[in-house]
Amino acid sequence: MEPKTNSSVIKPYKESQNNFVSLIVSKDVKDGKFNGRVQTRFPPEPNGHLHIGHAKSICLNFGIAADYEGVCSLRLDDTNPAKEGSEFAQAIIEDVNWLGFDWGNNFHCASDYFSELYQFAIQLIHSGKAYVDSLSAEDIRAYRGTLKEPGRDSPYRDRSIEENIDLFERMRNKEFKEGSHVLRAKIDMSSSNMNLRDPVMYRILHVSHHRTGNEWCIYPMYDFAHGQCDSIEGVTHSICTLEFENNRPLYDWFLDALGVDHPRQIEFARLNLNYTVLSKRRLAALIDCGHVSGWDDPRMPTISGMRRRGYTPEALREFCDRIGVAKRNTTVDLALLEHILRQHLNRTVQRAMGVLRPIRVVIVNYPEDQVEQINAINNPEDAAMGTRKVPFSRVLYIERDDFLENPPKKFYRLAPGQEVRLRYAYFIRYESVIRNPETGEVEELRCTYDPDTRGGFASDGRKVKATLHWVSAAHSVDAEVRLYDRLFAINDPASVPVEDLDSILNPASIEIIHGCKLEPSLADVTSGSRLQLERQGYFCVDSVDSSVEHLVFNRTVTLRDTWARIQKANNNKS
RNA sequence: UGGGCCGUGGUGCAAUGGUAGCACAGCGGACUUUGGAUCCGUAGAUCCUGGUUCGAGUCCAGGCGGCCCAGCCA
Repeated sequence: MEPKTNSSVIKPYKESQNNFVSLIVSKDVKDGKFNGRVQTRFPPEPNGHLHIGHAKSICLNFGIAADYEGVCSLRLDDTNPAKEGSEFAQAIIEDVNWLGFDWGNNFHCASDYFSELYQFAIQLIHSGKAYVDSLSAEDIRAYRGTLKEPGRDSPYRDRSIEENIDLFERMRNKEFKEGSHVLRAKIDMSSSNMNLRDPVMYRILHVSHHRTGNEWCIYPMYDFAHGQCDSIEGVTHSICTLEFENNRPLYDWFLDALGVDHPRQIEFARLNLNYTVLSKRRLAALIDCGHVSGWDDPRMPTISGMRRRGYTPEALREFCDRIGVAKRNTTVDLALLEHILRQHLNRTVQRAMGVLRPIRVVIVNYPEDQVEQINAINNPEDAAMGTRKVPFSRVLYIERDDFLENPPKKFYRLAPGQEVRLRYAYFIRYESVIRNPETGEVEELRCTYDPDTRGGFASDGRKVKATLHWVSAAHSVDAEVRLYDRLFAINDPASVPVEDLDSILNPASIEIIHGCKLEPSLADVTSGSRLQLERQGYFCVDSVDSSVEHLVFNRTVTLRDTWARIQKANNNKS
């Protein structure tokens, strides 16, 4: 018999990608380019934390390499020591690893090649293709011209090779102040491509580098480093984002002038997500302004933030797979990410019961001292995950939202005259309510249970329309629960200036609830573990703030909530 | 008349000159001890104008629209 198709099955991350990049690589392999070899790399700058946009690039690069039995390396493009640091480098390594990718021995840094790069620069000076310019930064800008007008040659452009070598060596030997000289490529000041108007190759930076210390005071620009690093490592396909399209002719110029092999550069569109910002600058601003607690705040789209929020690497990889790769700038719907996350969590994670906003329920006809161990299923999607016992007694907690004295139409939960099921336990019926005499707030519900419905089935076959989660008061475990929602209130937060980010924040992006009541099996959960709180959503144990004495859970994502949609539709009607 | 790149349902990705398809979101229904999950159904797209062709989303031309480039950032 055919197995039933189940679209919730996440396919193992092995399946070949089918996108324009892969098609190009595939053709190159068939044509015998690069001797049929495929080598890619993921080249972040260690000046910030990786985010889901980087995950797209990581999955693409490692995925392509895997598809063609090639190599993908991790290379840190650390050419600007003023902004970079080893904490970032460390975080990058951890994040790529956590995503599930292995670069083996192929970990590199642009700084590993500083000597080679220096020699390349010398070579270009010797061949008359680079010169030391002593114009100020402002003058260089002025000489560069504009998008529509050509630039002018620097007065230093025709220095002799000897003089250039001398100056460049002295730059290297710490003889000059920052900004006094730069090394430039001698290309074409009237090029319609601004990158070709004698780009700066080296600048003086009296800054120590997190890997090379004080060995250097001149550092290559990214544009002079990236292509050569690829070349040195034997990268065949240099996959990068769209904004580098204009730089490709420059990279080719350097590599050709140097007479070395060069990879094929392929540009793809970076990821945009609605309700999300992904630019390093905006992410840093959120932290600096105190809108979030740090790079790993569970509301951040960083890998570390999503990890802390409870995302799984599998879901992130599947997402990167499903969004595809193309050249047009697009914005992916956050709903797709959440759908894929739920899909994975639904199949793999244990269920438990926990009451977030408790209200006491006393089952008046249940024996005072009786406690029953109720059998509960750990995951209805996977019988292999087994069952557990949950204690039931006379005094319980249920969710405050699950009772309404004057319910609207289609409200199936507990209300006067309505019978509901307590999951896996009994049918109960509302009898009366006890209010705080001063505030009028509902303090306790008095209910009766039907002993003939043990396990949640009525022997007479009668049905109920709702099943509620519950926790035995005497056996419950206290916890703090942090409810997260999207950080921004508007669809396209990247469209507002960084200074105004605070005006578009979602005020409900975090809600902290204390005094939540969880079933006792959750007393000894371990840091980072994930679960579903039935009818509430998926949660994980916070890796930073949770302890045995004080449990802290993060809501990763809600369950799909049909009831909320019905309510919303009703509100829109009225 | 700076240059480069890109335009397919609401969103993202396919269709590689031959029936415009998949997923998410939406809507409707079935089922249900999670208002979850699952299942079934449904609506909705080739930027415009010409050309080539038996046949164009795909090739060509011209428009229109969007993104990127004037860091000693990457």
